[in-house]
Amino acid sequence: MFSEKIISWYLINKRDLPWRNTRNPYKIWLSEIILQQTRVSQGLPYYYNFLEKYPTLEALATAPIDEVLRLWQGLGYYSRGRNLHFTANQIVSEYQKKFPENFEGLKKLKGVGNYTAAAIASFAFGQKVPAIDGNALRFFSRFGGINEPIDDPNTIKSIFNFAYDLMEGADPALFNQSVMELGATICVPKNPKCDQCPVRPECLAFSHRLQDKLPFKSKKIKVKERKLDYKILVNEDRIWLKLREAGDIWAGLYDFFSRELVPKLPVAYSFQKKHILTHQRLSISFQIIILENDETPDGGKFYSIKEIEALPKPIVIDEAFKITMKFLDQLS
DNA sequence: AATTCGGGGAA
DNA sequence: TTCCCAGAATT
Repeated sequence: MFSEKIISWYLINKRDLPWRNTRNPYKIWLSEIILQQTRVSQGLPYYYNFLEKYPTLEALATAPIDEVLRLWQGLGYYSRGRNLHFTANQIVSEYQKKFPENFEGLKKLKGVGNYTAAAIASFAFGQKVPAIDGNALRFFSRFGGINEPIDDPNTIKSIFNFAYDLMEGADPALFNQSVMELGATICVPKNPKCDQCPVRPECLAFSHRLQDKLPFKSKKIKVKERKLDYKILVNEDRIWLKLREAGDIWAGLYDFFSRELVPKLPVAYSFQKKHILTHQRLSISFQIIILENDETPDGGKFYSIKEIEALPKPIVIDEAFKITMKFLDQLS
């Protein structure tokens, strides 16, 4: 039987990951939010940091949002951090500190969608519901020989139903973990390791030699070219920063000055950076400009190096900040 | 249904 | 370079 095969493979070959050794819904929820669109290796240190700083749901709920976001710094998709904090507070104040114990209830939480609700419901509460993440989608697309684009909601639904049928009689948590682990380590996007796969004999993609054709998407990711032009305004050892507005990349993060300067002032140092993101390719020019007065145009203000290092929120392009620091060091 | 949220690693 | 990662929310 499929579920028995894949679960016995999992029990022998699984990675030892901290959130797999608990049924504490808080710890599982925390790990799932951190891991959304994030590799295990990238999220792991954040998971430890958060758990150390906030061992309980109440500790997280009580913390200032700025502190939470600062702990989130560098992980990206910062709305996850904001939702994390919001939901912790909501569960404390409206849910009597208890997570909903089923898929439908969990889905009502901010930042918890289909996958995350299914993951928590199965891992923490043993509910029979397939957790279809990117790994599972790829695995089932191949295993079932599903010749439909996996970025189509209808395909995702049919894969969900396909997985649900295969779960029959299995431990839901083990089943979901097994599928994701197989997708993450064996049924990988490129050059899948079919020779190590426990269910290769039943895999339709393998028998039809479609391992390298499945899954596929109907749409291609569009990458927008974008140029940004920053003036890094410096006054003695201080740098001008301003919080970015909502509605664009890096909303709510600290940003350098980015308007035309009138009158034009001499450029002390300049450098370029390319920043490759999923949907944008940013070409950024930085010009360090030394100001004699400390006027604070446009709502921002000058921050000392120490203040910047203790900033309550992340700063955009951390590398540019470091280059500026070096420049300031050489000045003095 | 399409777009928008980041950052990093693998091929 | 392109693709993808234990996706979700908004438009």
